[in-house]
Amino acid sequence: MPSHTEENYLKAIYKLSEAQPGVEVSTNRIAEVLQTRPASVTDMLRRLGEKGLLHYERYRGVSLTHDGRRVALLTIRKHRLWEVFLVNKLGFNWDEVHDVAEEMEHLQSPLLIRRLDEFLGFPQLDPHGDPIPAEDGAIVRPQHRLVSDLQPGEEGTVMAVKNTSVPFLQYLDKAGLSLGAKIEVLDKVAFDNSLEIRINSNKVTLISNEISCNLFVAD
Amino acid sequence: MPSHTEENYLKAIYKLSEAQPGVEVSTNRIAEVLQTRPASVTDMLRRLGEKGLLHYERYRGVSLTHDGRRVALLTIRKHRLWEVFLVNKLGFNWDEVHDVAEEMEHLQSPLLIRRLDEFLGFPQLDPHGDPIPAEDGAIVRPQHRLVSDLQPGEEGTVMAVKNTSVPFLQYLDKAGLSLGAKIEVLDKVAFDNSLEIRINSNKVTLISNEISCNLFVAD
DNA sequence: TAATTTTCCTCGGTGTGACTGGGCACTTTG
DNA sequence: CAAAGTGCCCAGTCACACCGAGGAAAATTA
Repeated sequence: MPSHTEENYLKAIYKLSEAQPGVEVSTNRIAEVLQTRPASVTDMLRRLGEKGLLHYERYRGVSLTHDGRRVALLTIRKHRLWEVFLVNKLGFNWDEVHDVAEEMEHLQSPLLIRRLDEFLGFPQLDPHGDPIPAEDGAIVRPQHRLVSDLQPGEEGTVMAVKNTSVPFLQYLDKAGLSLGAKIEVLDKVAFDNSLEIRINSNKVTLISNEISCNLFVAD
Repeated sequence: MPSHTEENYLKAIYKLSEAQPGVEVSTNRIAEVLQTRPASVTDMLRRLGEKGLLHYERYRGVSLTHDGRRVALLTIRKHRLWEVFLVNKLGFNWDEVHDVAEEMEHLQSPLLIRRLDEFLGFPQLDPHGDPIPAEDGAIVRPQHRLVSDLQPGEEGTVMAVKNTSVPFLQYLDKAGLSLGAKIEVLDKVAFDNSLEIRINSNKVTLISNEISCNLFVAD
């Protein structure tokens, strides 16, 4: 049974390796996302390596073993199911759930998670549009594009967010850019890559590159 | 923010002091119910005393401060609300919930608990018939009697259980003695205090003193 | 009240989990 | 190949929880 911290490390490593497939996950990157020191990371990597949860060879970056990947995906599964619960059942907003789910994802009862999944109607996506891994770790990789990759004339429907920070989500709410919103790219400012978009065939707004790099759409 | 272990100690102390009001809670009793050694208890009592959660004077037993009582009651509140959730929403049996709730009671978000309470319809009792403390720590002391205190000729409705162990609850299920069952005491065996009872005006059974000491009824 | 028993405090110490600064080894890059 | 950057290792810290042993205090009994 992995500790909370171990689950967090494995989750972070999984997410980093997904973010840039092929590129090995570095100690410094892990330290950065987990807000800790490289020395602490080395320490934990050694332990996780000994437990057979990842392949750790010094100076060689790191990759999850089958078991490590399972733990990471199970943790993500728990996190996202609890997020669905918080939003759909308890009436939380999508910008309020992250921290609470961060705590709930460490509950260990498998039966609890199975029953929760059933209670929620076996949801496929969490409130931010991210796919929920199955019990066996299977996860569907969504076919999304970043809004920042759209060219003028293209359009799409908002399907997911890359960033789940409170300010970003609140901005989206205010701008009318929640999941399901339709976006048409009207123009792109070459200087800073900001985009002029029409939302839901209605309001026209300018969004920064910072925003469009964190928003996914599909056709 | 109290640690899991601190919450468990405070809860145990609260329950012990409720079980025998007036009698001071002893180090040995605490060690017993928490399955640990007196030396460990002394250690923790000192720490909890320093934090202002209980009055600790050596050799003098122990009593909770206002703050300590609040933490204990809040922990019990969380435990019981999650038990209701598990039974009413996720379809757990009343004998399956204790361990899971033991883990969930340590979740710290106050907002979560408030929303959960609302979602459950502000329940007053948990699945074992125990009252759920309010957010401010108010708790209604139920007007129950132990079945073991009934005399032949008396009757009552099963309202709560004192023991929540799996074997006990499963026995009750099998015997038809779930909450709400009607009990008439027909006879009492003087030798071992076992009782002959009629359940729901129907089946007649013999129950041991061990059982009747853990079952509450009301008129 | 004295003797005995019980309780439980104190002390010193253990183990685990997680984190860290500093020095040095290794890799990468120019 | 040298410099720069990265990451490892060591030794140590800190917090938390636990525990055995021995003796002090309190309770009980004689």
